[in-house]
Amino acid sequence: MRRLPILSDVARQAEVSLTTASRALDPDSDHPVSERTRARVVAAATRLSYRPNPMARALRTRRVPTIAIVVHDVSDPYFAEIVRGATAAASVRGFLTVVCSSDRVPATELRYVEMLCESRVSGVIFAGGGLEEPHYHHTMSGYARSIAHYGGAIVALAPRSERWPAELPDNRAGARMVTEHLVSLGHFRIAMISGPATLRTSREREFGYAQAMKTAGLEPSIVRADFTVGGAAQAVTRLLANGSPTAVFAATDTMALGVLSELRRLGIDVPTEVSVAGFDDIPGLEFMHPALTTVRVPMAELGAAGVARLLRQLDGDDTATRTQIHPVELVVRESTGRAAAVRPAG
Amino acid sequence: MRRLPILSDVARQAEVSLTTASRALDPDSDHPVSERTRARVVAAATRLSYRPNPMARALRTRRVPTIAIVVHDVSDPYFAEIVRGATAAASVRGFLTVVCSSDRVPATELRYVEMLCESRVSGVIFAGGGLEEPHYHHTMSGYARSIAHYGGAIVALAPRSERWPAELPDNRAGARMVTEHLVSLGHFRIAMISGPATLRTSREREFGYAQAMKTAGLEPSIVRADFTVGGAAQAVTRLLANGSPTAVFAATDTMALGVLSELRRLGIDVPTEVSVAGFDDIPGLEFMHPALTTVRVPMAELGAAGVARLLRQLDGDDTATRTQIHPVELVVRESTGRAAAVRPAG
DNA sequence: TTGAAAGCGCTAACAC
DNA sequence: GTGTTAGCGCTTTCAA
Repeated sequence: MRRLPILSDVARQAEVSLTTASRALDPDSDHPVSERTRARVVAAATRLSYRPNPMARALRTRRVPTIAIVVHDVSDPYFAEIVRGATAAASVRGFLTVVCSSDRVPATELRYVEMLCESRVSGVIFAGGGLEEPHYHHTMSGYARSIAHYGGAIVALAPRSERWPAELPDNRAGARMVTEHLVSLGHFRIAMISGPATLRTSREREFGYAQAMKTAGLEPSIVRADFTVGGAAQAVTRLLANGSPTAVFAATDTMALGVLSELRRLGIDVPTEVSVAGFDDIPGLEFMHPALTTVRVPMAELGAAGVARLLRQLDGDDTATRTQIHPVELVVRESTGRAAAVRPAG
Repeated sequence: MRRLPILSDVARQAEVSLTTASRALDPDSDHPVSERTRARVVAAATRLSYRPNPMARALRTRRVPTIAIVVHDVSDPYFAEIVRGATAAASVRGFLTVVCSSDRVPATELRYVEMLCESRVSGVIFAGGGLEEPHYHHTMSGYARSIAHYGGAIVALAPRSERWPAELPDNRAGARMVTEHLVSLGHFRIAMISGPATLRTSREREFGYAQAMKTAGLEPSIVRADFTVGGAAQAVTRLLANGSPTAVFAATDTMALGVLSELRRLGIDVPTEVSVAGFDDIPGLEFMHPALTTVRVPMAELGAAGVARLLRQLDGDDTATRTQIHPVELVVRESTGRAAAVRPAG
């Protein structure tokens, strides 16, 4: 046969109508089909190695077995892990996953989301946070409405101002935990390198840090960078200008790597002179030197949970709480140690 | 309006036929449409914020504006970079990209490719190499035939036994270059940690290494690992058992990181005692300590080239050579230095 | 339990 | 330059 077999070929071979063939082949059709007929149809389909045409089916059912995941940067291990978890979970359920990496350019992200709208994907997972900026917010809300309008679902894996169903890591608790860990080691000038203030993830982690600092009777001190290794390395200079910290908490492991690199360049030893901690527990940290103390975020599980949530929404049985928080865990390695200096009295 | 606007809504508003509306809105239609008419149609479409339904269009044109990229592991920086380059290039041309990460399990990869076949994506890019194993090869060839059958294109970004159009990094030249670099530093016991023998990328890099060794009158010595950090770290033991190398060339940066980690654990200094070099130049290496000497593979460009190639094939104007080789470049950093020992005479 | 027929929304012959 | 018409391959009323 020159062309690929279509349903009518199967029907003809099985000597049944198109309708019956369709019903016999659809595993979750509730319409009754006699066993004899079904067997004949299945046999014919197998013989012809028939595969339903997904475009035709999608046109009819108004649903494509494809979801999308929007990330800030696929090359960032944090997002790469989430993507890994999400694509694997989706494929198990028969869904393909489109990956959109904005490379941290809001306009690019918006363009991607527009493409996703037009392609009518079943759902969109936003792995990164959104900008807190009128134009962005407005445009994004428009797209979200349009996705909802055609029956698509949306899930967020990072805190956002849009009120979408979300699966989030416990950023505050995690930041509190590392900070308390540092305090317990005798540190008293603990600085934080955070990400852009426009990202809620930054703010949540700052909040947890500030809270723990206050509880310990210490003064918070925050410097901002941009979630990249290089940006964090540069921020170290500003950080040292703000007094000499005994410990540095970076809002992400990627940034912590930049801090480590810069401190080494400056000849400052970690952890004997300064302790450094990160957040996320991206893969490979145990092979670094010094191995980074951090907070483990279940990235792959988060991606998988996002997919599960999306599919539940699509099936209309997502009656659970709107925001699901995933617990995080302190992972102590070599980059944090007892403070060299002693906290002055008072 | 309750439902999304469709082409006939636009046609009615613009007071033209469905056909004319379709033609007026199609930017690359060669059918003539008067400017006045086109303006009216475009105005109507804008007013209704009309978006063509991709499923209907796909059903008709038998083509989805979606491609796929199959990788061994999205979390591996090498593949992550390729994916970044590919998705960006695809989106510029209006294509969405499905990412399939097999997590180095051949069966998973095969399942993905089957899904891709059924979904009739326009093309598939294989970023990783294939297994040299009868069942895998046979099944994959079947899928490839079926993709070709419905008019889809295929491109490989790693050497494979299947004869597909390919965009490849110059693995041999790169391996030769690092090896020569090591030789020029006075090293004479240069060991290589390679990947699985079933992957052609391993073999090509081994070939370049062996060639340069022979030219220098040195004996090649290869130990195998599995392209992961942990695997390479374990391989170091076997490597040291094979005599004490003055330099180690790892077939990928990821593995080089494992070597570095293990040597540090063993208290062997790099580069004063042993030099280490990698391959790929994954991002962030300049922030490591010691910064890794490696061979730069233009990963993102490779991804973009793959997309360009795929699209050219789809347009039927890929008359170029079947395999396009991309040049690589030696990047000398801190992990390689002059050999401590001197080559014995003879 | 089966089948006929009507689309899903679009594009592409083919006429005018 | 424009319109009529016939599908693309499938699902799903509705009727038997």
